[in-house]
Amino acid sequence: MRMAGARRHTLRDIAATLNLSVNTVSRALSGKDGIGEETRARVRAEAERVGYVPNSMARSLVLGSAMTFGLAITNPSNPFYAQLISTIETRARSHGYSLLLTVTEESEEHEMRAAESLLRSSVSGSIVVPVQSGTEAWRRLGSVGVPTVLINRDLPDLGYRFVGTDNELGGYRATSHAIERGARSIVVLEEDLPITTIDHRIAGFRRAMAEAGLPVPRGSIMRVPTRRHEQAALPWQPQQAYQVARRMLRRTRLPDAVVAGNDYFALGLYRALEEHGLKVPDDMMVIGFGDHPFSAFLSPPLTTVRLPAEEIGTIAVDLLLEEISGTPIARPLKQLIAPTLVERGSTQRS
Amino acid sequence: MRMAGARRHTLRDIAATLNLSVNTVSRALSGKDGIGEETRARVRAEAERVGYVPNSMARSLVLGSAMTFGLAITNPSNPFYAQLISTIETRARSHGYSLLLTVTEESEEHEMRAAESLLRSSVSGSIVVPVQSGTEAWRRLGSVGVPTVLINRDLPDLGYRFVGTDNELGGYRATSHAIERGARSIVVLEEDLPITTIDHRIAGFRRAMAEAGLPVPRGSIMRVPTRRHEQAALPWQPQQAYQVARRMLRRTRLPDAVVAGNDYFALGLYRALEEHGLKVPDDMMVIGFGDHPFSAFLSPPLTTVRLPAEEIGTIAVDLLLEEISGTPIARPLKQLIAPTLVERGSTQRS
DNA sequence: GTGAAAGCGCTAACAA
DNA sequence: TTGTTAGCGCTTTCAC
Repeated sequence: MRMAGARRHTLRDIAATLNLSVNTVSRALSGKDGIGEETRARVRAEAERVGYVPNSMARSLVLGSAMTFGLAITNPSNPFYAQLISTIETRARSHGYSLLLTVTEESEEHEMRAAESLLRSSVSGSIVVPVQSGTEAWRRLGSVGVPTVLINRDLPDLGYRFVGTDNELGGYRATSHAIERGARSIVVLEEDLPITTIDHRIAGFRRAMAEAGLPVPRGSIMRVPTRRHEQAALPWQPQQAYQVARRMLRRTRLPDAVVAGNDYFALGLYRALEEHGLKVPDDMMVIGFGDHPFSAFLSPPLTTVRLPAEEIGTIAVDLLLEEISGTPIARPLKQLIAPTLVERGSTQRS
Repeated sequence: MRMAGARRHTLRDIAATLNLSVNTVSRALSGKDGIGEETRARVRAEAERVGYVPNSMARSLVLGSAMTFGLAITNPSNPFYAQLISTIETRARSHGYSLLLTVTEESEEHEMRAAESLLRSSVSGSIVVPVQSGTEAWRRLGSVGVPTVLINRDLPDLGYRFVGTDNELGGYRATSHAIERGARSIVVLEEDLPITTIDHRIAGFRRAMAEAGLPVPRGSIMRVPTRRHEQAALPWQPQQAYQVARRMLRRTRLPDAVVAGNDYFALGLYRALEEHGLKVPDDMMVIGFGDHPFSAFLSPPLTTVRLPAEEIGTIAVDLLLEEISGTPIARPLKQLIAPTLVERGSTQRS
């Protein structure tokens, strides 16, 4: 590699060989008018010939914006975020924007650095999954005029635009579904992390139980110790959920259904149940969250709440685009997308 | 949002308020010597006070390099690539480099645009998973002196550095393992895509069979129709593999073992076998590829070939760093990392 | 329709 | 130790 640096051609090079001014070449290539058709053709031909590629740095410097969106994600190995990355990159690119990705690993320290990095890079806008409740990192971005939309987890204090899943509704639907299928006693298995998504799901669970007149005794909410900080490059691990589930199975009265915070937890639960000789769904129903690609193929197939990753990513990019173009935005400041329940075998009693 | 643009402070602002030259401020902040300790302190304090953030665009423009690595990935939703992204971003950042992510969606057209985008952005180096065998897109990058390392799939014609999995060895180990466990007749289930990784795995399979003196009759290699082009934002789907597996199960003589090209295919196979009333591993052994996070928790747990994502990502970044710093690189041009077989229940006959 | 000049914010010579 | 000058490659006035 390092091919003896065949230096990149610049506008000046083209101008020189064509005996034109840099300015003319610039305007010819950028499609502006006020230029002779013939000149334009000559410039284009020469640019093509030497393989001219504009220098974004220079362009950004003078324009003040880099035609780049920043994306701050906690963990790309979480399938939900992976799909978000994919959607956002594709949509951003289709509008001419590149994507600068920063991984925050659920650490507020990384988050600070990420925000600073995006600031340095003069991103035209940024899409952020905040780590937790800390607002400091992202406040700066907004205060220097970088349009910023939060996704998945809101930071209400900032007053930024937000697009996320209606987790309360998700929790409600999952729980109601279990109740409809005959569950009276339900346990929730959630990661032990102080973030709004989880709180909302639990709130939805409580609402469904209350509406059905069912009690929510102590121990109904079980927490799976988080390992995100140690294993930020990995998705959730079923292992911890498995262990928590085993603890649950030592109880004298077992629940009829378990609503898991994500499909990996459901997977850990499946094993614990199997080892315990319990059948899903006849002995216990299981509902997951996320509709991960494996879930439809588990045995039994997992009923789960599908999260609107694509929709969230698309809206986030569109919001940025609208804000940048100055279009008045009709959408609400906070936008919650309803997740859909995917009914499968794990709640289908025969 | 768009907080009435509190303009970012520049070196000049600081210089003005402190009655210094821009240059002095620059050197004070960048830690160069030849500057009075007191001056430096004053500059730092002022920078801190106004929340100075350097402008990367300007810096890159004069330096000629953006302290950014480009990463071209086919599909972030593939767990292997997701982990690669995570590893690469983290390691790059720890050395001060940002990550510009481009998603190529297994499309050569996207790939061309991605390459051009990285070129425009003056990335300091790039890490690329090539889509297929087309070399054109990435040749440019090298020819203008951007260090480029290919990962996962090589393009031998380019002569670039390459770090990937030793898929031949992976295929060999998976197959040998099945043979050791008593399999005589083995089928391989691979995606129908003309890429080297797949070819190599199949080659390893053949070698293992040959060494054991086992025949490889027609129909031993079954192809799962690819859907990557339609569903580039999704990981592999078990569905297609399931259908191919069902076709296989209509044969009069069934294989003793199936080696799947990835764990999702194995999952599709699990269902087909279950529906057919066949038990894993007693009726048929199954081996996957990738060691996806769900695989250890399937029933039975899936024996699979673990891919060295972290190692590949780390090495790729290190190669770039070494190349940029001009360090002579001791490593071979092409580096294959051995994958490890993770033995689990799906090949453990009782 | 085209060119000359200025400047985006920064760093790297070279002077003072 | 500090300031001056020049320039990275591009776009945007404003003359011609």
